[in-house]
Amino acid sequence: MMLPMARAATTSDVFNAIAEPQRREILLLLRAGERPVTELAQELGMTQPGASKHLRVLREVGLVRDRKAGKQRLYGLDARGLRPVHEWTGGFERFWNESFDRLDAYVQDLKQARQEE
Amino acid sequence: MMLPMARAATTSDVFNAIAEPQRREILLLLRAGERPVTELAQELGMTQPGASKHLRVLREVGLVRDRKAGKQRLYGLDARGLRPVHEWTGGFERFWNESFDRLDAYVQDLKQARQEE
DNA sequence: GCATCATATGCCGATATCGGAATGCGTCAA
DNA sequence: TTGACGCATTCCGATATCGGCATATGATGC
Repeated sequence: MMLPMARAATTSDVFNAIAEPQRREILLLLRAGERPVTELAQELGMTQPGASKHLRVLREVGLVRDRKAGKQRLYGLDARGLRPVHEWTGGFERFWNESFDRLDAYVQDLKQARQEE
Repeated sequence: MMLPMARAATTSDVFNAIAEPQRREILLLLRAGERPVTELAQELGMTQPGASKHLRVLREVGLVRDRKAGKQRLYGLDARGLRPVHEWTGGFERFWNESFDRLDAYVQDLKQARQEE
């Protein structure tokens, strides 16, 4: 028997990990340097467990690393995992430049179709 | 009363739309030019309804556009929506270059800490 | 030890997601 | 008109996801 499958686990894929807006916010903040969990939660207006859970996902895909500092745990950025995403989207760069005329023609078609309604 | 919210709808966000591996495959294929649904489904080894559903998501975030061609419906790439993703990840470029020494230092710390156990 | 602060984890409910299968709808050709 | 083709939509079941809340774990200091 074949059981149905759902979406791939977020923890296995960087694309999925950064699909969450709050996780993207965390990564942006961490560009300024390491931060403890509570500080992140406070600055982003989320609860401490919420921040911890997002950080766990980010850690599992390797986008952040953590370091014990006394009573606290400092999270820091490891942006290397973002490079494949950058390169993947970069593979489309010539398409979002090259195709302006084709797109313009398409937009004209839309306008015309709308007037004919 | 406050009802809980789940993940943001995939149709509202390009990041979410490209979180799906099969949707990324579709986009890659469309770089070679417009294709009808059945051809996409066949080349990617998925069912026709499966392809249609993924194409619908991609259309709703604006990454593909469709055009009627007789009995068929041709899907074409509109890569402009990928540009924000490229730029967002690009904002981390200096971190996946610059931080090699910091990462080295971090690895050294780990080794040292391990020896002190 | 005990209290306290910082963080992680577990459980829950609501919803989103994905694949499969069946079916609906539109278009073309005979 | 009827059939065949191409594609979209719908329903379904299993699972993933996210937020909130309570609670466990862990480290520090007294």
